Amino acid sequence: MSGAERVLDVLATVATAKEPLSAKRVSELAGIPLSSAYRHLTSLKESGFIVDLGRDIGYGPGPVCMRIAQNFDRTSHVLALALPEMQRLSLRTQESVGLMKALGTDVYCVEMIESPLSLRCSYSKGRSQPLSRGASAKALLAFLPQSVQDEVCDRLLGGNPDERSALLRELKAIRANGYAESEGEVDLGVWGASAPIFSPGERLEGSISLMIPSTRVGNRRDELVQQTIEAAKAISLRLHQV
Amino acid sequence: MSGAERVLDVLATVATAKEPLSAKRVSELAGIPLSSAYRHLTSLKESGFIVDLGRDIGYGPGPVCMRIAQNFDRTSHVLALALPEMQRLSLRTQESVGLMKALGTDVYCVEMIESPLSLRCSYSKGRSQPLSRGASAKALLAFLPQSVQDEVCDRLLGGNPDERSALLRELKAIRANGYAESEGEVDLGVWGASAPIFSPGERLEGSISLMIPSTRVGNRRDELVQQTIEAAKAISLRLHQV
DNA sequence: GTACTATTATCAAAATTTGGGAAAAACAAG
DNA sequence: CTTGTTTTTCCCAAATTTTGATAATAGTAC
Repeated sequence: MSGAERVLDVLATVATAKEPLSAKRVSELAGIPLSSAYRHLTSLKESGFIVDLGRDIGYGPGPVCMRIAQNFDRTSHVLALALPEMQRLSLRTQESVGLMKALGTDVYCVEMIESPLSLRCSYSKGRSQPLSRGASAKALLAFLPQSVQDEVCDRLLGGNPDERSALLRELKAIRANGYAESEGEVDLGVWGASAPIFSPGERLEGSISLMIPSTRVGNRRDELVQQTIEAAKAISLRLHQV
Repeated sequence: MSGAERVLDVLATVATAKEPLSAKRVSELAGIPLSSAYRHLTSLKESGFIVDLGRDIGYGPGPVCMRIAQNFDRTSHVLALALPEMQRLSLRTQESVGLMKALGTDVYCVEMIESPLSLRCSYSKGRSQPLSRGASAKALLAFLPQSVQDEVCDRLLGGNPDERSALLRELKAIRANGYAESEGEVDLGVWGASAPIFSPGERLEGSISLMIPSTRVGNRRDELVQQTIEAAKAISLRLHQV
């Protein structure tokens, strides 16, 4: 629809590739003529987004990408503060704990401490899920601006009005309770609890999620929820103290 | 010279900002009209590079940026393997140890373990230096393709033929010895030793650098160099085992 | 409602991208 | 040094896009 931002395509291609890419390979992957590929690669090189690693090697992420990565670690500033609490929660519960972050209409798993006990789960470090299903998603969505909630309803629920109002009601409850809970919404037989993390200024930074096979929850439910909330609150507190 | 790739400017602006930026602020920072800023932001949003955090908040890094960051952590895959060895080296020597990476014509400090003892040094995590001066730079440059070496000579040495041949001779020695050593080239009164790290296929991944005030080197020199080389070799070995 | 800010739409001139193919440069091997 | 191969730059006119001032619209707070 919009004017083909092909430079961005090329950038994404090179900067997310597992290894340096030759100009020829870029032109194939991005589906553009070789001469155009060269032109774009030159642009990206000049603005520092990518780097020419030399003949027979190819192009790779450049200094600007490093700055972006480094900046993304504002998340990892949160991560640094979150890790000890995640460890503690995982130790107390003997279960898997994740640090989640909302990005657009997705939830991203920034970090994950895997329980020694088995768990078949769609989340792992770096993986993402739609923002509409599961405790982790809803714990975030509930505190996101209306506009995002609307977008999620439209894009992921297909705008179904019943589902929409049900979700909004649920989100309201989550705001009131301060946590979200789900069972089998993302993975069959997996129970989850998640609580939001806020930085100063009430900005939502992410959420802490506990993920457990439903069979292992039993009468620990209240305790697990409580401990998850405590962990999230402790992280928020640390964020406020810095 | 080239057609102004302003989308890239906008991307760099948003993706490296410490906090979400409003469209207005982007137009100011990038020095472009507001209407153009909106157009570019929309493009970037549609390709997933940035995300609209909602009214009154602004635009921030998006999913693609996260992928880029995550991918850059192929470096941090190296980092994960390097950290223990860095710790060990820092402990043995009681000095500061850095993990360096070459990017274009610069050396970047990916990670830095600071010695408890004082050291005034231009390197710290995330900072960069030109690829032409200092042990860290030369330990990398020596194993980089000719084209990069040429570029460094032209860009940073101004093409002076004497300096050029001196540098090339020095690089040859470094290749032969397997390490680089310098004194006062980057910071006055700071001595450094650096050895390259290779991944399978002899690809240069980075280097390990030891940085010490010259006054603290004394007769430890040989030992320090040896230990630095050992650390770098140990990391390369780990990389080959994975 | 009004006042205000944020965002999208419009549109014709101006600038830039596009891509196929030629030419040149870089490099390896004989 | 010469040849063969690959990589990279150059060229240029047609086609497409970008540009940005301004106007219209949407959303919010009072």
